[in-house]
Amino acid sequence: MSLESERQRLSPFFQFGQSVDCVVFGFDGASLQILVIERGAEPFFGFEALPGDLVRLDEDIDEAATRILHDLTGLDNVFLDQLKTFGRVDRHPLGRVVTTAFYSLINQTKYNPRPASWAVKARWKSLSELEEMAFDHRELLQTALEALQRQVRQHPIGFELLPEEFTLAQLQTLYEAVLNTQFDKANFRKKILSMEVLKALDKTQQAVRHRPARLYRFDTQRYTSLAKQGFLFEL
Amino acid sequence: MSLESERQRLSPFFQFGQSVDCVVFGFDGASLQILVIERGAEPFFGFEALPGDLVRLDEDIDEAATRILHDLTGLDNVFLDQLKTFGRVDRHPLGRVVTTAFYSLINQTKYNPRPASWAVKARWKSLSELEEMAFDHRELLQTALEALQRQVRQHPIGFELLPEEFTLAQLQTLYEAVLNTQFDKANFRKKILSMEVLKALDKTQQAVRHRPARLYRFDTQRYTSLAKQGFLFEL
DNA sequence: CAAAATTGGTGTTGATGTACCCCTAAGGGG
DNA sequence: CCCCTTAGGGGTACATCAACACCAATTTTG
Repeated sequence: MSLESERQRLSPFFQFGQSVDCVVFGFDGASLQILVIERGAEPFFGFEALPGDLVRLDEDIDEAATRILHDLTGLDNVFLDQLKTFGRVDRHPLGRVVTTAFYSLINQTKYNPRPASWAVKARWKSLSELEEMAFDHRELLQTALEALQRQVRQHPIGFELLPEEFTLAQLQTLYEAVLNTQFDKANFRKKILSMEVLKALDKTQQAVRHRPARLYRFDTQRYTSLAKQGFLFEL
Repeated sequence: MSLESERQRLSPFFQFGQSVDCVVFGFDGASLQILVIERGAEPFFGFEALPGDLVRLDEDIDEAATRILHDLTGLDNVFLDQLKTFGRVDRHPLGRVVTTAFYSLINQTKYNPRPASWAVKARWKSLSELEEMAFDHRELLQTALEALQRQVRQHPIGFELLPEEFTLAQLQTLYEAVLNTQFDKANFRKKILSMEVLKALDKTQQAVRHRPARLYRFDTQRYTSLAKQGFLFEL
């Protein structure tokens, strides 16, 4: 069996469409939010959907995810991780489209939603505000949330959602919002500080109506060097 | 824009092939093994590869994974979980094929490899024995191993690899092989027994030249009822 | 200017988990 | 019968973690 005859034999199988959908999480200081667009094309015209697009034949899937996220937000170098692939036969009305979901964490203070050509508008919504969504995007979202909750406990990705300089209270509030639980203030501080991955700054909050808190910054270098020695970020 | 015009516009994108590859783990009592086949078709004729196949246009991806695993092993109802999707442009010589990797844990004592039409033969190999593999299968394998190590600590999936009745020492050896570490015997026993998910049997090992150990069985019912109450299996 | 309100930040203690040591039980081989 | 091997488990010292009480600093209020 030659390569060419195999190509012939298998050609009827090459009729899949491949898309990428991004679940983009943000944090407004109090609750977790998701970036949604309103679809400007059929199918599901006018419905809310996750930002996504078809993958071109000449681009890697990971590249496509980066491109789509860039087209939507204008941001580069953001946290972006593959989540899961959804491949039910009937999940797309236009044909057999398999989608790979990615999730992303971005710093809301740096970002202003910019609608792209295929979207009427992009906006932040908190989980509770979300209603019906296009395709199986509701399911993607649920899966993404569970993945985020798992990941945020074992990798220092929560910092992606905060401004570069933040207080320990803000960090705790973020974790509480993502995981939907409460932490003891004293223990949370002790734990996070004992990891020695935060750099304490000689600055405090401004314009707050109470004692200003010290600001910290995540020390990426320190973390990567610790990680190489087998250190595990946890909780 | 009507549905039909959208279908026209997007049709050039529908030229992807979609495949599924399975990383099947087994345990021979001492070390972790992987099921590999020797390819009987181009490309990569004669190379070792993970069992996999193209997905048909009329089947879900999950269904395809179950089908392919069944065709290979003859087993149904085995643990099977989606891992990750690999979509580099040049990963397949015959065209643009995106593959979704699954991983599976099976009880080696129940299973005898059976070659299927597209495979010359299927056999178990330990990690260290593996040499060059077809496509990007080496990368899939590495990803699967990392996923297994993560999963086995937080979900009671290790039992899938053991006979139904096993001793605590066998269980410990399994965990040590998967995680590539050592556990303290006394503490391991205390921990696993304190979870109360093992049913102690009134049986012991046979034909061993030392004091025979008691046999245990994983209590699925008990675990699911505990899990509903928020119990987390850990380590 | 003092008291109240609010949030930042710390110390203490009891429970839980882990490393390590050692003793006894039960089988087979010489 | 003694010796070897592995099963099974008790007990202690020490590290880690979670609950809770408490003090400190800064702004607002009267």
